Parts: sequence; C-alpha cells; structure tokens
Amino acid sequence: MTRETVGRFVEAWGAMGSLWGINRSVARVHALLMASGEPVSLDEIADRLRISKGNASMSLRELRNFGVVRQVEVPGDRRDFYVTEPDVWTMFFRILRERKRREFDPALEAVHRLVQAQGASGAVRGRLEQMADLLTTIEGVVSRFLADPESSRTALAFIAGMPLGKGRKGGA
Amino acid sequence: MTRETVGRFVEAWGAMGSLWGINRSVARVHALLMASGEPVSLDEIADRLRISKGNASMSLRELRNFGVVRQVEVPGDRRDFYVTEPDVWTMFFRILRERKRREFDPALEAVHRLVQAQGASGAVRGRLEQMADLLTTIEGVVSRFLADPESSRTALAFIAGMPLGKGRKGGA
DNA sequence: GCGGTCGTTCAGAGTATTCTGAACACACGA
DNA sequence: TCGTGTGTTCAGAATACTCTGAACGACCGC
Repeated sequence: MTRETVGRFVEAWGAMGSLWGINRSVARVHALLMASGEPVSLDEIADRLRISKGNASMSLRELRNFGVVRQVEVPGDRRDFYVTEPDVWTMFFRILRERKRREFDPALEAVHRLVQAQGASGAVRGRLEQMADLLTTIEGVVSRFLADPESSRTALAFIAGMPLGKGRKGGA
Repeated sequence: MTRETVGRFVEAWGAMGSLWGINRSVARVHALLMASGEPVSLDEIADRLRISKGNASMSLRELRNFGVVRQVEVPGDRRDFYVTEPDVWTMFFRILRERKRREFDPALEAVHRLVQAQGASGAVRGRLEQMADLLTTIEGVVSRFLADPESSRTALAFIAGMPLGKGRKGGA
C-alpha cells in the first residue's frame, strides 16, 4: 500500500463519484479514509489531497451526514480524527434510493401515462411500451436490491456468472 | 397523448438524462421525437421545447451520432425532418459501455491493486475486499448485459420478481 | 445573379457547480 | 486575559457546463 497505489485509488474513486453523483472532493476524501487503517486528521486529509481545509471540512461533514464517516478521539491530541464506518455501502444505498426517487421514478411514471394515453399510433405505442418494459425491469431490480441487498447480491452474482445466450442482438 | 402528457414526459426524460450523463436538451429532444409519430422539423422542435434553433441543431447532431435519430425527407418540403430509430436503446448501451470503461473499470482496477498490495492491515483489507466483491459483481452484471441484453433482461426480470429473502440487512 | 429559406457553427453570455481562503468561534493552557 | 491551535462557515473566485443568437454557407426558384 504505497502512497502511489493509494493515490491511484483515490483518483479513480474520485472520478467514479460522478457516475453516481458524488462530488469529486467528497469521493476522494472517502477513498483516502477507506484506504487508511489509522484515523486521519483534517489537516492530513487536506495536505494529502491538496485541497483547502475548508473543502476538507465540508466534505467530511457531508460524509458524516451520509453516515459513512465517523469522528474519533485520539488521546493526547486536540485535533479531530476521522475513520470510515465498517459498512461501506450506506452512502451508496442512500444515493441510489434518492436518485431513483427523484429522477428515475418520474420518468417511468411519465412513460406509463404516455402509453396509456390514447392516441398513440402503432409504432409510437410499440416503442414506448418497449421502453416502459425495460425501465420497469430496471426499477424492479433496483427496488429489490434496495429492499434486500444481501439476497439480491447473490442473485446478481449468479446472473453475472451465467453463460451467455445466443447473443442475437449484441447491443450498440 | 395531449401536449400536456407529452410535455410531462419530455421534462421527466430530460431530468433523467443527468442520471446517465446526458445533456438535458439532448434528452428532451430525444423524448419529443420518441413521442411523435410524425417526423418533426428542426423549427418545430425548437418551438415546442423553447430552445434556440442552434441548440436544437446541436442536440440533433449528437443524437444522430449516437445513432438514435435519423433524418428523413418529406416530399415537397425543403426542411429536414427527424425521427427516432426503432431501437431505442442504442444510445443507452453506448453510454453505459463508455462510462463503465472510463469511470467504473479504473476504480475496480485500483481497488484490486490495493487489496493485493501488501501492508493492508486486517480491517482495511477486509473492507476493501468487501468493496471489490460488490464492484466485481456489478461489473459482471453490466458486462453481461452489454454482451447479451436479450437474455440478461430476462434474467433481470426474474430477479425483480423474486420474493425477498430474510432481509436481515435492510440497507441504508 | 438575387432574394428567401434553411441548417450549422461558435464566440460569448448565462448558469451551475466547486473550491479557496479569510474571518470567525471555540477550547485550552499559560 | 491573552495567545495558540483547531474546525467551520460562507462570500466570492474559479471552473465547468449549457444555451443563445448573429453570422455564415448551401440550396432553391425566379
């Protein structure tokens, strides 16, 4: 676990943040803490990530609000130190749930309305239905995952390992 | 399919765009075309979405590059008209594939390196492994979906419909 | 050629997001 | 009480992203 390796991880994690809508700094702070066995002080975080103390402080607050980071005392040191909570996925779930609710669900709802509305001619209706179907499936999987991550993960791992079908339609 | 219903769909679709990294205007144009049986002219798009012709033109170009929109001729009309391609999901797949490659894969790679690197003490190693596991599962499902959407969808639909497990750990 | 219609381009305006750093508040020991 | 070390806040700088609209080129009929 050289600085180099940790650094690469921090950057990759920061870049991935945007994939699920997390601020880059927040994600980088999170990564640093995940890779650290020892509690880390605010100063050291700011130093190692080359961000201002202000930014580090705000990022930490956000991470604490998400429940993925906790403050700990270090005897004989006046400073605050931070560690990650054992459950890495709390934040992931919250964000997933929130974005689903705010962005995904309304779209699915709107597609359904549109399909049900009369006046859609054959082709339009067809493609809207096709779309509604896939979105509904995704909705189902995500809901299931949010409701019961444990067993869903097992099921997903199974899918990941399944042999491919005929593959007639290879996607884009 | 009143203007009202279509409008709601357009806005919801536009908002969902950010979920997978698409410009709002682009997503709105796409939505409008998806909901239209007739070919639509650039002017009408700009009018109905209240965006400039320039913006509409650029959004259409992007959609054509993604392969989800096509230009069609309307006899007796000098203007260009646009329709969506029958396969709605080309764009979705391309974007999914691209973002996976650019944002997800490097993160997974970095976590693996970190786990393999010696020097990680018990707790750190544990949580990094836990993380690597879930990311690997997700990677597998997405890869599979990209390689063979048809059969993966069936499998996912199955998961979505599965009864929940004990649900000991309810997530966030 | 000329005037009109149409689509494209892109500089720069407009907006949203992120980050910094100075000001501040607090705790503590001298 | 004062000075020092610490964390937080937030106005405004910096940056990233999006959109507009004027300028332009292509095309067409006359």
